[in-house]
Order: sequence, then structure tokens, then C-alpha cells
Amino acid sequence: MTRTDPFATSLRTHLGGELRASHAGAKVRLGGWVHRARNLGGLVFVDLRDRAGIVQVSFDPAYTPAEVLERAASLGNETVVLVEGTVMARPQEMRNADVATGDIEVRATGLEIVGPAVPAAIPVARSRNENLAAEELRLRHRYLDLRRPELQKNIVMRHRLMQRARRFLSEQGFLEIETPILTKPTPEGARDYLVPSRVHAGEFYALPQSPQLYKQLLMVSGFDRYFQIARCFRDEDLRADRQPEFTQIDIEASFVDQEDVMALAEGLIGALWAEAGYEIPERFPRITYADAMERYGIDRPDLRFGLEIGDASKLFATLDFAPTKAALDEGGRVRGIVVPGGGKLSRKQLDELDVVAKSAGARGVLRVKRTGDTMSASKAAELLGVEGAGKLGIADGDLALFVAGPDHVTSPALDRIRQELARMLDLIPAGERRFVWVVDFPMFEKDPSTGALGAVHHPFTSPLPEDVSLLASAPQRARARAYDVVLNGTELGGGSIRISNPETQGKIFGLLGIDEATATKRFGFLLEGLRAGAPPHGGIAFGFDRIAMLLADAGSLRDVIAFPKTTAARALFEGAPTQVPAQDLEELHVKVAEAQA
RNA sequence: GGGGCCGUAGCUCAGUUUGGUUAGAGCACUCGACUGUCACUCGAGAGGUCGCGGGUUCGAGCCCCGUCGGCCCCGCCA
Repeated sequence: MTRTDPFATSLRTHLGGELRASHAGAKVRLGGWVHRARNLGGLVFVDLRDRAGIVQVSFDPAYTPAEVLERAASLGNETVVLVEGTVMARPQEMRNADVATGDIEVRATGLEIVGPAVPAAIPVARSRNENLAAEELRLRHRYLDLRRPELQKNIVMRHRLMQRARRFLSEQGFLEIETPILTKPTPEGARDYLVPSRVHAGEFYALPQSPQLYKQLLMVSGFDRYFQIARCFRDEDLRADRQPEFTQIDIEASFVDQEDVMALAEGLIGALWAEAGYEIPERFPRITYADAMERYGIDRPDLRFGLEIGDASKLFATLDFAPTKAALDEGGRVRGIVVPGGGKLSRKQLDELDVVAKSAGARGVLRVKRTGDTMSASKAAELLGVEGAGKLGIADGDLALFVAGPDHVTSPALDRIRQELARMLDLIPAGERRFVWVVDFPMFEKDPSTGALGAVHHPFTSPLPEDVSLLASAPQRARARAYDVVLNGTELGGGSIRISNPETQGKIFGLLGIDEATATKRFGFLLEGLRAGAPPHGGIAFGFDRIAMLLADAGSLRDVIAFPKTTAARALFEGAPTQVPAQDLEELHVKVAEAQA
């Protein structure tokens, strides 16, 4: 028994899942879990599972000592065993083409039970037609769920992506630098997770929402290429693609412009997708924010299908049609989508689209259908006539859907309609990957309830040089040196060129309603840093969990995170959060407002 | 903060439409048979707070109210 395998230890010689026909004749010692056992009476087969896969171990009186065979016959699923035996090529008729190790089996001569197991609370080996256990149970018994080959595959992919990112960035001269987890609360943005200080009564740390300020200060310090696989925390309500703690590939560089960061990001994405076995374009196309909103109604367009949004306001202005007239009179627009061959959509499907649009805030969807030279489906269709239809590009057999109102209503509604149409008409080609940069984001957006300006990206984002003059006159029209990279309608990451001039930073704070005293209190250490000699700098951050989910082809973020939280931000396995002893609270100078029943 | 769906054996699910005998099936588990299986097969058995609390009713897994938990969505997430 020679230890030639890199996974060999004092207890084992190989990973069973890696054994192949080339190992035939080898004497091996394996460690693993009993995935399944088949006892034929006098003959026992055990599927032994380790992280590399599953291998069949056979126990036969012809080569297995009686007491070993007896022990094998008693094995329960998920028991941990050490097996000793010889790898044998299986005769042709006994091979199993469904398993990677199916050309061989291990003929056992020894068996040791090293980890007896009670029956598993949720099955690791599922029978056919058996669904996965409820996610609640999978999270509660995470150690079992993580034994499933599918999840192991995801976690392995995550590891590979993480290493590939590290290697790629290191090779580009980026330094991996850790930043604090106990940091300063930030009133902007998402809610912070707070950590009370024991030493300083009444004071709190916060967990970082991102290492933003630290990485800018690292630029000020001269570490001109930084990266970090950074854990970030945001205390907001969750979604399928949102966890309270998540991981970003965080990048910042000095003496760079937008082009440099974008080129680097394209390189990194190319490397990550290559790691998962996909070849993608070296450069990604670009679209401005304004263009994206106009043509797709959203700032992260899915370019895998057409159905672009058009403006039909001019034509509708000539029609004596009250609903659209009213919207136009109020300064809104009539925008719509022409659906080639859309005439075949059923009444039920059209009603579904109506529901989708209404849930996005629209009053309703106006339908225009053309069959030959007959216009139907709405009063507006008749008023429009064939001539109007021609002007809008509505051909025989087509359907057009219009929404009227201000852009902040029509855009989201048409975005939802567009996506729903693509699904209904099966327009999304399988395996298609359409990367796109969205650039020239506005600097600010108005809070609809208060009317106050807020930063679209974050308050440290630099304006486009040609728009600096707008800051004083029309800040809402000023565009930012910010960029998002989008794949198939999913945002992978985003970043910006930062403000490296303390005066400009002060102006931006002013526009955001942060006076000098407040700015000093909250971001003083950044402003001080900028005054101490700051290079031009910028960066980008990628949502690593989401990328891992895409590349592992996982159905949920929770399937690429070893120990995820539920949508109520609970950890079911370890049971966090939890109450703590009164004495601990006292020491932290914390009083719980209402006694828990 | 709001809306939707779900919760029946250790697990996956029937049963809820129309309230009515002792709540079923497959897998897992226990016992037995079986020498080439690979979802082994076959026989037998054990296993239930129908999430929890309250209500309506002669009678509730099923109807009503509340509550807990999970998932999805809106708000929120610079």
C-alpha cells in the first residue's frame, strides 16, 4: 500500500470517488460515508461516498473474511467507515455507466466502523421521485444537506472561483488587504448591524456594508491596487438573491480612469467564466443609463431578446382617445412594445400581462392587434387604423402593447411586460450570455416622498467632467462616472471613479443635504485623507455569491453558501439570533425595551 | 410594514373540493428471506400533538379567527 495519491493520509490511500480503471489491481484503503447499502444475503454492496464521488465496495465470502462480511451486512446509511480492499475492473456486464467509478469496484477485505450514525433526519441519498426535503429542514440539518453531491459541487465551484479571482488579481499586481469587520456606523444607505461596545458604555460598532471608505483610504496611502474577498452586512429585508451577509469581490485602483477599471473587470469576469468552462467575449458592449431606460425600461437590461420599447406619443397625440390623451396632457408619454406574431397570444395571456403591468403601477395595458388590414382589441386600435399601425411598425399578425403615463410608471411596467412576453413566447435562447455595461448613470435621484436628492451610486462617486458645471445649475441632470456590469438582466457588479478632490466631495455632500459639520462627523477620516494627497482612483465590486450561483447553475443563493440565513435572517442550524443572559446585556450597557414573553 | 403560497409518520406526498367508522402510500427504520446488486427484490412490523392556540359544530386534518415557522413578491436594499 503506497501513498501516492495527494489525498492520501495515515488512514486512507485514495479518495474512493477518484478511482478508475487505471487503479485496477491496487490495494486501497478508503474512508467515507455509506451512501447506500444493498444486502443480497451472503453478498453485500456498499456505495461509499466521499467528496470526490461514490464508489461501489463489494463484500463477498470469496475474498471477504466472515466477520467483515457480517459487519458490512449491518451497516446503516451515513455511517462513516474505513474500507480496505483491492480495486478490480468489473466484467463488462457488471459495469455501471451512470457512475464515474462504474468500471471498477473495491473488493473489501477489511471494514472498520469509525463513525456510527443514527438514521439521518433528512435523506442524503434520495430515491427516485422523491423531492428534496423542505428547505427549512435542509437548513436545520445543514451538515446533512451539505453531504449531497449537488451542494458539494456548488461549494467546490465557489472555492475555485474564489481562488481564480485571487490568482487573476494577484497576477495583475493587486494586493489583498483586509479591512475591519468592527467599523463605524454609517447613517446613509442600508441599515447597519450594530455591535455594542463593552468598554465604551453606550457606543456601538457597525458591521461594514462594504469596505468603501477603507479602500479609498488605502489608495490615499499608496497601495495603488487593492482587492478583497470582502464579507458585507446589510440589515434589510431579504429576497431569493439577497442575504444579510454576503461576499463581494471588492477592487480599487489608483491612477485609473473608467476605461481601466472596465477593462480589468472584463478580464476578471472572463477568468471566472473560464473557470466554470465558458468562453465569453473579451469586451462587453455598452449602453447608457438613459438609453437602457428608454429602450428596456430598466437599468439592467436583458439583451437576450428584442421587444424594445418605442415612443408612440406623437401618433397618440393625434388620436381622439381620452385615456392616452389625459396622460399626454399631464406631461406623460405613450410607450409600447410591438410583438411580432403576438396576435397568437391568448386572451388569458393578455390578461396576465395586464396584471403584471398593474402590479408595476400602470393603470392598464392598451392592446392593438392587426390581422391583415383589420385593427382590433381596443378602441385605440380602430382610431389608429392601418395607417397608424404602419407608422408604428405593426404588421399583419402583430400585437402592440402600450402603457401611458410618466416615465417612472411606464418604464417599470414595460420592463415587466417585456420580460413576461419573452417567457410566454419562449424568446430566450438557452445558454445565451449577453454581458453589457451600463454607463453614465445619473449622480442623483429624487426621493419621491421627501423630494430630497440621494446618491444613485454612493456619495463618493465622481461626476462626468463635462457635467461638473451642472452640479450648480441642474444637479439632477448631472451624470456620474459610474458603471454597472449586467448579464442577462442580472447585475453582476458596479463601481465608479471616486471623488479625489476634497472640495468636490464637500460640494456633493452639500447637494445631498449633508452639511460640513455632519460630513466631518461621519466621514471626517475620508475627507482628511483626501486632503493629505489623494491620487485619482476608482474601483468596482462584484456580488460574488450571485456569480457563484450563476456559474454553479444553482437555484438559490442559499445553495452556494455553506451556512445561509432564512428570509427572516435566521440561522436555523446554529439558532441565531438568540436571547442572551441578562448579565451579558448589562456588561454591554444594553437594555432590551420590551420583555420577551 | 404589506400581499401571496405552504405546514399531515424521520423524509417525500395523498387525504381538505362536499366536516362523519380505526388518517393512507413510497422511502427511511426494526425483524426475517435472498450469492452480482447498483433506486436490489420479497415478506412482516413499528412509527401520527394532522405546526401551535382558540372558536363554530352532535362531530374538525378538512370551516372560521389568531399565532409560529418556511418560501416568493412589494416597500426597503447609498
